[in-house]
Amino acid sequence: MLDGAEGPRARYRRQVLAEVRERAWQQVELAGASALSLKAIATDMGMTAPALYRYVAGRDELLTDLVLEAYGDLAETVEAAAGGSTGADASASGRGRGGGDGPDAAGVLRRAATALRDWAVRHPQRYLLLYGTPVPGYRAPAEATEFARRIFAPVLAAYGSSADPAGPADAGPALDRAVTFWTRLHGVLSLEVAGQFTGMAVDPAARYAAELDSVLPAD
Amino acid sequence: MLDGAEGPRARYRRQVLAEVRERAWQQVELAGASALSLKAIATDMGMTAPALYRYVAGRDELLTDLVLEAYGDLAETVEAAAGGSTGADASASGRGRGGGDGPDAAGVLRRAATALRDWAVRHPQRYLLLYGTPVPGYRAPAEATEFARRIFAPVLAAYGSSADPAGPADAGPALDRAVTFWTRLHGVLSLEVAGQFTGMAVDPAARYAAELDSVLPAD
DNA sequence: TCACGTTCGTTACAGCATATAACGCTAGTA
DNA sequence: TACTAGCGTTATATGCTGTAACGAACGTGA
Repeated sequence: MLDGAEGPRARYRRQVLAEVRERAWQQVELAGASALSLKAIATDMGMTAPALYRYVAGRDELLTDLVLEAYGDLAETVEAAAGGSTGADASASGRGRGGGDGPDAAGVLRRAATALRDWAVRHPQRYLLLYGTPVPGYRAPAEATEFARRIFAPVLAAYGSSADPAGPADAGPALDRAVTFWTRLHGVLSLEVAGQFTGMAVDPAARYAAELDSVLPAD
Repeated sequence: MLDGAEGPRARYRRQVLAEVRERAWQQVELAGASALSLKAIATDMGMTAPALYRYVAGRDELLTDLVLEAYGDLAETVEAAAGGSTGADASASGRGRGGGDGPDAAGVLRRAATALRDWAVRHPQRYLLLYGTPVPGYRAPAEATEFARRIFAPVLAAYGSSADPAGPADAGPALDRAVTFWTRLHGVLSLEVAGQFTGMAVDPAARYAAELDSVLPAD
């Protein structure tokens, strides 16, 4: 039991859990998070509903899992596009703090923005699950905020700020510029994936590109 | 029955309906749209659940009513702030089309933006009900899109476009500028009301004001 | 090879929600 | 005053979440 190889029991369990999550995503993408139904997933998989509770603690917990999975996916996507695992070691890198933008700040930002939009357009409900309407009382788990920080970190670094966006006052203009990067892109993207542009003679991709240009630092 | 004065029957009905909607709003603001429960409303009002079906066709229909009510409220708010019922008669006004901005375009936009944010901050879930995560399959009733058009119309007019945002190609740069006005403000506002700035040393009001300035036409 | 025990899926059931049907009361109305 | 439209009730069907208890199966270790 102590050897690294997993037995067939654990293997089977992982496969079932993966299928549960996959079908859960199908439901979310198809009809929104509120339509997520354990019973429907179970039926689709040829099981009865209570069987799923062997794999998932409950409906809300499954939804939280999906949120974390989405965060992780997006974080990896953005970090990969920005080039390497930026963010976690901003102070350890040569850049230091308060200084000018990195060698290729504009490139990093452009790649991150493109990756963000590609991801969001590919999975609209996934993007809305992270940045759309939250449940008022809901407290996101600590991992979620950590993921959110990781996603934002490359942007913050590219604008030459110290790593921590929670820092009280010294962040200053770099944080402001990074937040503006975020809000301008999110403004276009969220309205696009929410379908608010339908029937409006608006080209979302063009608007997104224009907003991106508006926040890129001069080379 | 044909006289204008409404009988006590109709009066009572209106009062009950108003209370239903008021309690529905309380639930939505408190726990989100997905938590809206006819049964809970009925119990709060001292009735049984089936009694509510005398007043509301069903849960989804009540939610649609709330959406329309929110649209109407926001439309009135923005129009009042922009000054008079702009939009409905843009071609009838002296401005015509394709021309320069109105006499006080910047003022109109500034007032509309301020009214928008005040309204959204006052009723976060109401704003998110209109511009947050939509249900994928849901087709908004025609009245909703009409309200959305009315809300957008003063902005479009201030940037000197012809009235119809659905017009295919001739809208051009005026529509682009109006959409940018919308996306930049919405970018800040939606992240703010969704609580994405919490713990982040970001001043939403300041960011909103800065974004507003960035899209105001030069005087 | 075999007995054991963990793991899994089942049925049964409690609770809560939406929604419909049918009944009876009450209060405007003619 | 008799009538009836409108309203709220109980009863019921349906579908979901979640728990409890049972039984089967399969990997594990002797």
